[in-house]
Amino acid sequence: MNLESSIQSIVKDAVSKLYALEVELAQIQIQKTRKDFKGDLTVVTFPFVKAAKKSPEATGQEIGEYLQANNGLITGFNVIKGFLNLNISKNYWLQLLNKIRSADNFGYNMDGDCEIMMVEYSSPNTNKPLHLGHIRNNLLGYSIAQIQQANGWKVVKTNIVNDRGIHICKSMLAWKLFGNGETPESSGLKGDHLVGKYYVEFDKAYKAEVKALIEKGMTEDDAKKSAPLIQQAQQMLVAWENHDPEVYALWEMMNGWVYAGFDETYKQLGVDFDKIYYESRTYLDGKAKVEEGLRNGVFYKREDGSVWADLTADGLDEKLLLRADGTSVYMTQDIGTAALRYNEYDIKKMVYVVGNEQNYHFQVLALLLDKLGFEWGKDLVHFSYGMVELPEGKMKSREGTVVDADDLISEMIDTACETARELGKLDQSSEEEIEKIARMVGLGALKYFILKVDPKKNMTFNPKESIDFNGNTGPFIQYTHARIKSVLRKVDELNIATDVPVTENLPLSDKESNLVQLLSLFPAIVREAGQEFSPAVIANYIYELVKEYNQFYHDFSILREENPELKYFRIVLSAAIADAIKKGMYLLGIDVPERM
RNA sequence: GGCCCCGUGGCUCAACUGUAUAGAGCAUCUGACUACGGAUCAGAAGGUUACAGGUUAGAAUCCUGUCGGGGUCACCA
Repeated sequence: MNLESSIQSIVKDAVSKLYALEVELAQIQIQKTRKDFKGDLTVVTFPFVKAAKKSPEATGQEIGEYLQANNGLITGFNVIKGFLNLNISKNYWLQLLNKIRSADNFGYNMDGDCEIMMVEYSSPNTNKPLHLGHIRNNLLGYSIAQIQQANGWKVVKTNIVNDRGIHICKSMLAWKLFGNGETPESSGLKGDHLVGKYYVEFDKAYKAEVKALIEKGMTEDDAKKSAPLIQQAQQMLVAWENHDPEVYALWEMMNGWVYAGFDETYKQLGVDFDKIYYESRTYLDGKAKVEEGLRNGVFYKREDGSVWADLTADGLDEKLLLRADGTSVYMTQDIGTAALRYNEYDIKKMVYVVGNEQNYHFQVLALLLDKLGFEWGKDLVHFSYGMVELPEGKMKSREGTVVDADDLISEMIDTACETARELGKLDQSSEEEIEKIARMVGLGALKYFILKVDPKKNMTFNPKESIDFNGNTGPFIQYTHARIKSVLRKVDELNIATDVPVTENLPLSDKESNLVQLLSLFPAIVREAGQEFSPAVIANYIYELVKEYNQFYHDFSILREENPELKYFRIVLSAAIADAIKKGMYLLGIDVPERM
């Protein structure tokens, strides 16, 4: 039983004996005492004042006296308004630190039954390079996989690549028409950027055609449909579906360039996948599954031959699943991919990391999968995250306001490198080491910046101001870790044994016991982050821990402390905190350096 | 228009399973290295939590309405 629940039950006894009031344990609020008040834990006494028929202060006083008499760990208390602040014995915190140290993998809750959770994230189209929006997706997806793993799930990270469709044909067509055989090798351009370039070329040429047609008197709608380029692209899609050898070869070659480009970006970003699905191979399964649903009467066919799902009974609309010509739509493909995954893995929980503009889509998908008999369909998690906006609004590829992923990553690393040199931090390090650290710090800044924000919310990203390295940032946390490691290296040189428990009856300051208390919350935070699907919960916790530690570090000496046992306690505390920082950042997909 | 989400100091974010003086960081101003790492620490200034009602002992948080912003309502993915 932990301290909080034992206090809860004593409070229950107290109000029962003192005021003949029976309350549920869960209703008794115990919280960490707020910063500006004296104490470790706080009991909220307002719910009891009515029964007590006394002022909140008097009630708090009475309950406080009862608690102190009945729990040896409570060494004192004070009452402010209706808040009963309890002081907990310093020895309790010392013992707790020993427990934390000896805990097996402290912070991670690996006692689950290890069932499979599949996390789908990234899911790019193969017609243009990744941008800032994908970065948020990738970081969230990777981090949530790490977090769920730390909560006892066996996580399978997966990616569904949108490698077919009209958008790919546009790039292909433009390359064929204007490319002059340009390749990544011949131009030195990264594959995905090269293909993206032709996607833009297509758009330009297409718009020019449309404009010309409108000037000849055509309506805009007609012009858009009858422009030669779009018609050619559509023909190309049909040819692709019929496996026309020439088109297929072109498609394979250009997709190959894009994959190589994406792999590079993923590697830079430090994310990976256990299993990659390609839409070009799953869309046919979707059709099969829909036809099965049609036979079972789950879906129905209209006169023109198109297949629909009627969700009006569930408060939604009717949804198209197969076009009249038998070709599939987005939803069909998601059903197909689901079917394939369901056959390949014993999935207990399916998580889709997809932007919140698709909330409706996933609401529908959950219903459809359920109707089709997928056990996890109804409970699928749409990990819906907000958009990344620029100060001037949404990113728009047409207006060239898209922040490219590769550019951003390398800028971050460059900035980290410059900053390190300016500060003269790494004068003794080799070039290779500097590069390695700059990468960690630059990426750490980017990742933390994005992950510290509640994923559900839209966020603003200002590329000009770039990302700070001071304050509530990744580097701030990394710095603290490096600093502790530096102290620990000295400890090592001094040959201080660090494998024995800390002793009791030390004159701990409130700052120190508070740090132990904060540290002890780590496992609960990891659990909460898993339940809430929120890396931000971990990011904010680590920040708080680090901030507290830095204050301690500033105000107290570690190695110069004269009392050897207290000195040892501080070493152990620092090491435990460095460990928690590292583990927490690991869950965010952020590396922490030994020095920086 | 229907449905969904959001509105917190100049800026970026916390707190949103109700509870103390609404917390941080950036930017601004002022301090702290003969110290274990100054990418740090301390302090100042800056908010009637969009607005108006309601529920409550207690509301940024819950309810209703208004205003403002975003998303979605495709035989695009």
